[in-house]
Amino acid sequence: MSEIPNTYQHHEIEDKWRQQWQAWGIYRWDPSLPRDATFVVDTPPPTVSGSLHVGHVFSYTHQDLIVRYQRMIGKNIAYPMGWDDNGLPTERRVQNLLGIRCNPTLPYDPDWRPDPSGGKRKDIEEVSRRNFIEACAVVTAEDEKAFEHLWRHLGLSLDWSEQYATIDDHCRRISQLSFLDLVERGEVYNVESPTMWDIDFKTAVAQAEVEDRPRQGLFYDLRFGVEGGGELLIATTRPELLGACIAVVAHPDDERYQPLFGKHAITPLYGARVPIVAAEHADPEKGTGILMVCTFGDVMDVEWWKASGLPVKQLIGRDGRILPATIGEAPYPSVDSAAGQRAHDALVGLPVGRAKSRIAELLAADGSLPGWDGPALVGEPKPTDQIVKFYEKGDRPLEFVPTRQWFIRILDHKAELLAQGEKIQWHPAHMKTRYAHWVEGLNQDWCISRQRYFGVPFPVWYRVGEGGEPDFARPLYADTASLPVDPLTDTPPGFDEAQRDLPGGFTADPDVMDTWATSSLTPQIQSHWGVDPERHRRLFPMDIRPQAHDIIRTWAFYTIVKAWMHEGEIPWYHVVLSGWILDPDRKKMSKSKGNVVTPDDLLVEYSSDAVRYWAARARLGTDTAFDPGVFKIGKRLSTKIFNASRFVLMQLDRAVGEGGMPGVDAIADPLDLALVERLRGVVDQATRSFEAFDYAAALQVVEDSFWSFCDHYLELVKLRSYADEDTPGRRSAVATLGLALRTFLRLLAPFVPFVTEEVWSWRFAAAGQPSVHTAPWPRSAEVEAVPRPEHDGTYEAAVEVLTAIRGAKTVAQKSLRWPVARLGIRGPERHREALGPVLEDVLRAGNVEPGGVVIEDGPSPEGEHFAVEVELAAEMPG
RNA sequence: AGGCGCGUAGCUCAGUUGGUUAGAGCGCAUCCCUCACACGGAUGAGGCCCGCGGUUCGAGUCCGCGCGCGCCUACCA
Repeated sequence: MSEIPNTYQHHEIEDKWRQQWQAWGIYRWDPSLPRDATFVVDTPPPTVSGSLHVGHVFSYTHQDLIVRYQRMIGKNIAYPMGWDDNGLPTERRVQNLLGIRCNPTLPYDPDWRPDPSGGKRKDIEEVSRRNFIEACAVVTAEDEKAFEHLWRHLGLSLDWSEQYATIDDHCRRISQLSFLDLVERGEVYNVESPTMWDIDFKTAVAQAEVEDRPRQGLFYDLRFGVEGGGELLIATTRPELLGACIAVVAHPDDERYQPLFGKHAITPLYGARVPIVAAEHADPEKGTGILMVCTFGDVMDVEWWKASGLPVKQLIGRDGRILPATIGEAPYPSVDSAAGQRAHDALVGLPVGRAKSRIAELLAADGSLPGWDGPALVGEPKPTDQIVKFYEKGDRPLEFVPTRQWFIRILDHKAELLAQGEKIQWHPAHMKTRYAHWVEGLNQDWCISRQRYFGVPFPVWYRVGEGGEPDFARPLYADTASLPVDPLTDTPPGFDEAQRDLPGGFTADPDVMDTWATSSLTPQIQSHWGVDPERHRRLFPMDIRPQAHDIIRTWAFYTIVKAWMHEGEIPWYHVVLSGWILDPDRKKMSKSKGNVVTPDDLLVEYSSDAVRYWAARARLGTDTAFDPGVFKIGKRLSTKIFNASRFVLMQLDRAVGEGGMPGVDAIADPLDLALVERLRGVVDQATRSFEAFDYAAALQVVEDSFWSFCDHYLELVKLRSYADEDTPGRRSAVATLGLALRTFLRLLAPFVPFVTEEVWSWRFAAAGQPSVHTAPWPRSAEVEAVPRPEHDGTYEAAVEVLTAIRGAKTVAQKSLRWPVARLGIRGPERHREALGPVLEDVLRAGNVEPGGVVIEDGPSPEGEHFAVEVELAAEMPG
């Protein structure tokens, strides 16, 4: 029996239990138990180089609420922690922080150590990929500590013995294994093709990482010649791509241009002869209705080019600058090579933006064709609202650059992937539609290669021909037993390191996989797929994937792809989607908007329990405005739990001291039976809600009934429990108080784990069962032995009369202790019968003087049980 | 432009399969230090349930059409 503290100090309580939970190890997964006794969470690995903000606290709390319920219903919980330290954000951060850059061709230097002050140096140090990865690990370890501190502070019941990082050996092995498995299944290929390309990061990006941004563009009206006489006016926003024009297209039904189909146009400046072709995608309403197709301005250009069989005129390089070209030679034929070359040379080396204005000057100055009058640019450029594709982390528009990339075949499998989505339960259910729309709208295979350094390398080499050219058609793949490999430092099977990059030898694939190629495997990473089949069987498919709804198209989708391709399975049975935290202006909180709230101050000011309460109030999938008022409510609830528990346990202690603790069989008073009946309903409803992952509905019903318990039941039963003798009435009251508190603490434990654990420890902790968090979830069957109340509405009738008495005293500006001289209660028989058995409790709680009550038959006001008249005593005795 | 979601008290949100008089908390007002709690308690005021039509004995709830907000997707010449 521990001392019951007088006041609620959340800092002390929380520190104590954080340490105790770790010492107990109650959140450990037990690998010996079978799959069906286990609840498996596919924990989101946060991007460790990102910032911590309340959005994290919000969604991770949602997982923890579900997990804590599952633990209490007896499940063996597998709730690991992963870190996403792989990929561009970390690479950038490490470069800036340590002043280093990765040069994958350098050999590994085992003695090299990162210099923490390197970021201040002027000269950038180049290091090998392995050294770079080690440096990243050093930096991310710090970031991970910050997250871990926050998670522990918040009381997340993670199993800290189960951790992974997406760049560690294990994750690289699983990622490469996945790649090789997909090679074997024919689901992966590499091809040189125009790819969405970020010119600053100098890497390919996937469809899912692209976002549209509105932009103010300019329409340039350009005169094109028509072979055999005449001219065309073409509106374009990208005049700098004029040299890459391979055709001119108009809609087949467009009568203005029908006579020209089959003829050729001559481009200004370059003098290229290009076909005039009918194409469905041309919109007669837009611009002049006729447009130039370039290699490559946008997705339509790429698609049209693929179907056309025309040559590529690649004018934009990987750095976004205009490439040199020999005008007059294939693929740049010209009717006036000299003029064309002059024009093009003026652009070479310029970034696209500057090239645009430069060519506009040229076109405005002249640019017309031999024998023509006037400039090719007609009038002033006209502003137009455009929507341009950007890499989500990028600052300049994407270009389409032909490069060799690895792709996973997803376009061929839309139907199967939609079917997989149907097998998974989405919470809330309408989120499934988002998944379906994304799958239906796919128009590219999944590009998984990135021209970066900090990532999982492809376990691939190529034979080098006698002429020094790599044989991309027949890659050399690593042996699965050798994984993880780095082809830049490891040697392919059957070759010798001395043959690297030599004719007749081999060369490494220099690329790394996109982060999503690894994070799409979080279930397999956790289950050790392909490495430990027994463990895999105990963890896969998983129970839940908690995540935010904005990454359905990436994380959820890609994970479903991988699980289906590898094993024909769904990765998890449920996807549980959290909403966003919005700032008071209802904008999404994000670092880039500068409106983030950091959680640390909130946790200190209001307590972890209060912050968790705030998160728990938000229903799944629903965006929630950041409202500090809710933290206050959470803190009030915690304080109330603390104080009400003190009261109840003091009554229990007294009873134990005087006559032994009464068991549930002592519960007999009608008011107590009515309370137990209400508890049954609350337990059943909360359980039903949790089973549907609706923690917010569970919280609502538990919280409401707990407040009613404090405000009404405790007041009604107080004086009976104070009785000096060990009467049946007192025994019933004390037994009910104990039962109710035991029940409420367990119902509230997932939401406010600290204060409930504190109170539980005072009297309810047992030797083999020290924590409320491993105590069994309450069931209505626990109180089967307690009889049902004789009448319905007993509790409500008592509350109504008590409220009327309190109201009268409040209106009279008297203390609630003030005696009532006369209490008139009028109502129909049904209600009087419900009230009768608890009348004594009500009169005691209302301090009604003996004999002062008059009960009579009659109608009650609408919506109420009784008409109540209260006459207060003239004065307060003593 | 299509799809999904949302619109309820000043604010943040509940509102099950349609069913008497639409709920909670915060905030506000008035009052009360009573032996669990002043980090508290009691009581109260406050709603054209976005608008217009429809179905129904009955609509916050179902259907249609609008309006506003958010997100997803598509528009990139």
